[in-house]
Amino acid sequence: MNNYKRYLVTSALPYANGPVHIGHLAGVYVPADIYVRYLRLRGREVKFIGGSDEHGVPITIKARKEGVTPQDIVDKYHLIIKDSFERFGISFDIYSRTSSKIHHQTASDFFRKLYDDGIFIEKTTAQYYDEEAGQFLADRYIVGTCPQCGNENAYGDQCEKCGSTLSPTELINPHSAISGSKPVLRDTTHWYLPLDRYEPWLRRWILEEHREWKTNVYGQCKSWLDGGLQPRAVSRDLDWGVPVPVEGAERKVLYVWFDAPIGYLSNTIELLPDDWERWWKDEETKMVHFIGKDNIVFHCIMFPAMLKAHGGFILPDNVPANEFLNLENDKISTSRNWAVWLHEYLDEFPGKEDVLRYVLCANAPETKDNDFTWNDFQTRNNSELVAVFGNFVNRAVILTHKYFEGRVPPRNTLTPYDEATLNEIPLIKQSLENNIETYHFREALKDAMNLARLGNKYFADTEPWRLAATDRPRVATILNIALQICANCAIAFEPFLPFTTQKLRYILAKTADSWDAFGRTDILAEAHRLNEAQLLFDKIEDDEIEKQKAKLKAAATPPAMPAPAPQKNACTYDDFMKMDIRTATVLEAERVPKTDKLLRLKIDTGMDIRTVVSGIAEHYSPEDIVGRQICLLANLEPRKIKGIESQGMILMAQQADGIMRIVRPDEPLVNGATVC
RNA sequence: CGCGGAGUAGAGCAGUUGGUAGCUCGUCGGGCUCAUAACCCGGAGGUCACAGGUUCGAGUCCUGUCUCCGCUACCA
Repeated sequence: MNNYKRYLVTSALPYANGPVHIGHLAGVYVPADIYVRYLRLRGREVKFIGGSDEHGVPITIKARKEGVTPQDIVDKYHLIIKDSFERFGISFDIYSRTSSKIHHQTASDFFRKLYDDGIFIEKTTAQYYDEEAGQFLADRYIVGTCPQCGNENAYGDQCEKCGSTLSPTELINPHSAISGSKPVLRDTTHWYLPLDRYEPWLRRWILEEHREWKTNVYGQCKSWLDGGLQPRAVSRDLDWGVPVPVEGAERKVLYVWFDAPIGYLSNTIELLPDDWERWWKDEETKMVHFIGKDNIVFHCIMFPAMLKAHGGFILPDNVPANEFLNLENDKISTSRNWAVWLHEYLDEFPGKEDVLRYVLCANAPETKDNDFTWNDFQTRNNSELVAVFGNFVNRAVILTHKYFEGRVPPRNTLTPYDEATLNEIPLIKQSLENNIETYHFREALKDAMNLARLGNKYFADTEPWRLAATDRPRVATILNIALQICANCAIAFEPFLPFTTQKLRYILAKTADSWDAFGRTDILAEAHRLNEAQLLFDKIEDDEIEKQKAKLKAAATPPAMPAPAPQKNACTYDDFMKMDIRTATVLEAERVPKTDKLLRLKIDTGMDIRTVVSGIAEHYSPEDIVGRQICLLANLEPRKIKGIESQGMILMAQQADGIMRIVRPDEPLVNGATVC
């Protein structure tokens, strides 16, 4: 198929500030593991590299919140993650961590090489510094008032209300999201990777030489390249991470996105201290990065540019990024605890590793976001694994024990139908291979299932149980063929369901076959003795599923209420007295067409009846609000909103999470009473 | 706002270069009884998000619109 001699497969380094959940698995680890298990079975030389990503700002914040050190946080989660991967059968050749000595050394050397070669641009800029917390603030951790729309909760990089892109210095009244204090500007120096310099090369490499990449990956890269690349800072002011190996760069570390992908390299070095270069420098090595859609740009643009700048390294041949998996129709969220955690699943469903592997592969978000539901999990287990695969094997083995004392019966004359059935096997193999090599794991798994379906159909059509009394030789032939299909299943399913195929091999009383045996119809020798039948899968009952659903709901925490907006700058009594605030009553209300948030209200102010357009449709429906008394800022300059003149503004109270309620007098008053 | 991805039977998904819309599950009917009420066959069910356009012919190509997701805290 190609000239590659060996495969270096990496999977995204999970961020060590929480355990691994089904979204990570479906997006990255299950497909990567299927791929490497397949390659190993085919006898290819392959290394599967994983590890925890343990640096970055969020870990320091979590540590601060919990009153522990960042090291405590990453130690805790690294162990949980590593252990759960192992129990789940993710077959890493190494699972290390970016806080390791080797990684610090490797990342440091990598940076230093680029530094010494004069690749970086050095820039000094003024950035906000939180004196209370004693650290510089990432854009995202600065909150203030948006200069465009007046939203008081805009972030330093963007206002989520009006969508405008900001820089922290544009914010009015900025404050730190960490300590709440007012940050000060300080000069700081950073190193930038001039991505723009690699743009022509990246264009050719991706857009021309890798047209086969998945559409989501290719499209995203194209859009970045068409938009023009900018130099990107590769260092941060922080004291958690790999120190910048330059004199005078105290309290500066490598940016996590510079640091993390080098983890693939350091972990390879840790695994193969004397032999790693073959895997990273030889053109005959095929490197594949399994990731989720959120880090396409880092793996397709930034890391390749880093490798190119460094020189001497191979580049990824493919980056099969998956989309996201939702859970019960809602996006998976660590902070809201809306997730199925791997370590908990393993505890609660012992012996069912493969069921989860199956479901996550069969429903993997390969082309678009997909949904995991517990009902679907149950159905796939009961109607596919149990009913199709497990049942077929069970039928074949039980019949063999019943009619032939558990020995593989001889194969006699084949009918055309027998031949046709046997001829299907190599076709299935071919399709499965094509699908795996092109990263279509969902289809590949379907191919494997078709093998079991083929077996069930063969039984239904040949009905050996009817011939038992009359035609023993024919029954022998049928069962021989059925058992050969079972033996083929043991190979075909190996990359997907390794625990199950091990069990199946035990039942068939045989050792593992290589991929080459797949397709053969004489894997089990005549008179070979089988072990007792044993179910490959058990049904999952409704109450177990209900338990999980209830657990999810109970564990989900509502999003934490953000801190109230900080106090605004002082104003004078006169400022306040300029405002004419009155009680008034809503007479009519209707939605403004083609808007989401606007209501058009007719209001009795006691002085007149006027029209006000108010952005409260997400909180109040027209029926809710008609007849209610409200407070109105009456002397606000009239303004046209969506072509309607709005004469005043209704007073609302808004929580930090966005919920709004009407402000009104404790007891109803006449319309037109003044608020003072 | 911008850019990328996605929208196809009740559910979950395929549809390669335009050429009779498919698969799994569910559902309905039939068959079988070796098997974990499992298996096999058949039927019903789709305006391919919406509106235009190109073409002999459009799920597929073009234009516009809508919705969801990502790029953008947590995060694959």
